[in-house]
Amino acid sequence: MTTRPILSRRQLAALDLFHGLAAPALDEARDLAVCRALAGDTRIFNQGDAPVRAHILIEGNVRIAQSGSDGGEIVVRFIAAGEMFGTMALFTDRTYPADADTLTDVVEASWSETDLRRMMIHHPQIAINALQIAGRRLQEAQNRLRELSTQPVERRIASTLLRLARQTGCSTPDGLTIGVPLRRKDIADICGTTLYSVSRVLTGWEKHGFVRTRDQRVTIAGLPQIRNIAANGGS
Amino acid sequence: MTTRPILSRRQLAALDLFHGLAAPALDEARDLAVCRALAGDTRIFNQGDAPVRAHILIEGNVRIAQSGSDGGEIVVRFIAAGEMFGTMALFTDRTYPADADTLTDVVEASWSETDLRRMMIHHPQIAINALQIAGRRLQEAQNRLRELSTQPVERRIASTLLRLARQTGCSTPDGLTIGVPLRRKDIADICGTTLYSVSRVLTGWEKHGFVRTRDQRVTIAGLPQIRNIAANGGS
DNA sequence: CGCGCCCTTGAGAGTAGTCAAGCTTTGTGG
DNA sequence: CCACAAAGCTTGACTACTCTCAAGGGCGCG
Repeated sequence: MTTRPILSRRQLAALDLFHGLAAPALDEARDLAVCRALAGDTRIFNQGDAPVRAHILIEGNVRIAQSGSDGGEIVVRFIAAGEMFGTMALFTDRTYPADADTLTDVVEASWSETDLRRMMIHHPQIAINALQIAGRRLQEAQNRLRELSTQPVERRIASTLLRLARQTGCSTPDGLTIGVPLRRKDIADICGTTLYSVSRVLTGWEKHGFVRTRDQRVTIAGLPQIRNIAANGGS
Repeated sequence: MTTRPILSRRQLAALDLFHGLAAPALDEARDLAVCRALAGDTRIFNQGDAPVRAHILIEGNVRIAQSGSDGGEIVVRFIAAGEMFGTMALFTDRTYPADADTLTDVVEASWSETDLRRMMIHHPQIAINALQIAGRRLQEAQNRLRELSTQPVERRIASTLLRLARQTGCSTPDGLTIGVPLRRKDIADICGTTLYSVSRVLTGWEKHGFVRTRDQRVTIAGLPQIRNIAANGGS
């Protein structure tokens, strides 16, 4: 599991974090990267762990979940191939603020704090790219906050599925399939409800033919209907 | 209202965004800044406006609020002196994602997108500082998400007041006073509830002597009790 | 076959939202 | 200086959404 796939310059250039960089910078990133392959259902890091490294997922899916001092737990984000994770903590806490678990077999690359900081100083574009990513996630978090404050459960579930579909979806004969394996509990933890409510809503939709679940894969068959629910609550 | 207070190098050096910069960089920032004084209760920018500028609040208080396509509205954040705002949008949308209103008379400085980007390229530390700020806000947003998903209203209100006290509070004979004028509706919009629920909870606390409200200024008299409610729900 | 995991379904309870009305404070103009 | 209007706050009654708890079904795996 700790084989070392080699990253190519081209692979790095395709990542948002390294977008727009010249060849020497990419080579530097490649040479400093630690690259690992991990099995599914493995813990990558724990909330509270130090030291923090900057991670990028090359292949597979990862779930980032945060559990509070109370029992409460939320899924912060699902990470798809090409996304960075665990990286913002470098600049704040210096301990990971959440747990990261693999959902599938994955390949990930990571950099030490000092290496990343050095690269950012030498190639400020990296820092600016990171800023863009952080900005997008901040907006996403704020949208989730607004949804959570103002919208009923059914609508939030619809919005969540659409967001996941946009992030990881791929078209199939049956419709748009979300690329991440999702248990009811996962969906509940993303959109701030319980697995019971998710189950009720989803079986309702399934009866109408809007969605289908098979083996933890959710397929959106009635995109317009789901969009309508997300936008108007289905009225 | 568009007098031009001059920023000193020392003032700039005290800001998180420019922390750790050498004198020439600070001078560059000073020379490119547009600095304005504005009256209380004024709109600084509207959600959707372009072009986006990077703002820093020098003096006073600002409320950042986002209203969704539905009627829903949340207060994203209260900005205190020294904090940046409206800046992350430079790297994502290029339109402001929220409204900004002054709550008091304020002085703010701002930079154009091109100027800020140029400064970041020349002085990567600025980008790294921005990254740190973004990281903190992202974590804060995630904490709010968790609270909103898992905690009852009373507890969220307690957490919110504590957060605001930490951010803007100052000690007074009566206790810890929050430095931002807060209407019931503002509190409700921060912690995802209604002004009615806030009113009930706050008058309850006021009867027990935990808090006091006077002229939209909230004072926490019983810090331990409020902390207890935030942590255990008051049990 | 039995165990574990995930999902569904039902019944009941409670938190918090909605609506409506009245009160307090602040500021303004006669 | 008073009166009135506007804005903000409190309170009560009612409603309902969604959580909780409990039980049972399907599926895969040892």
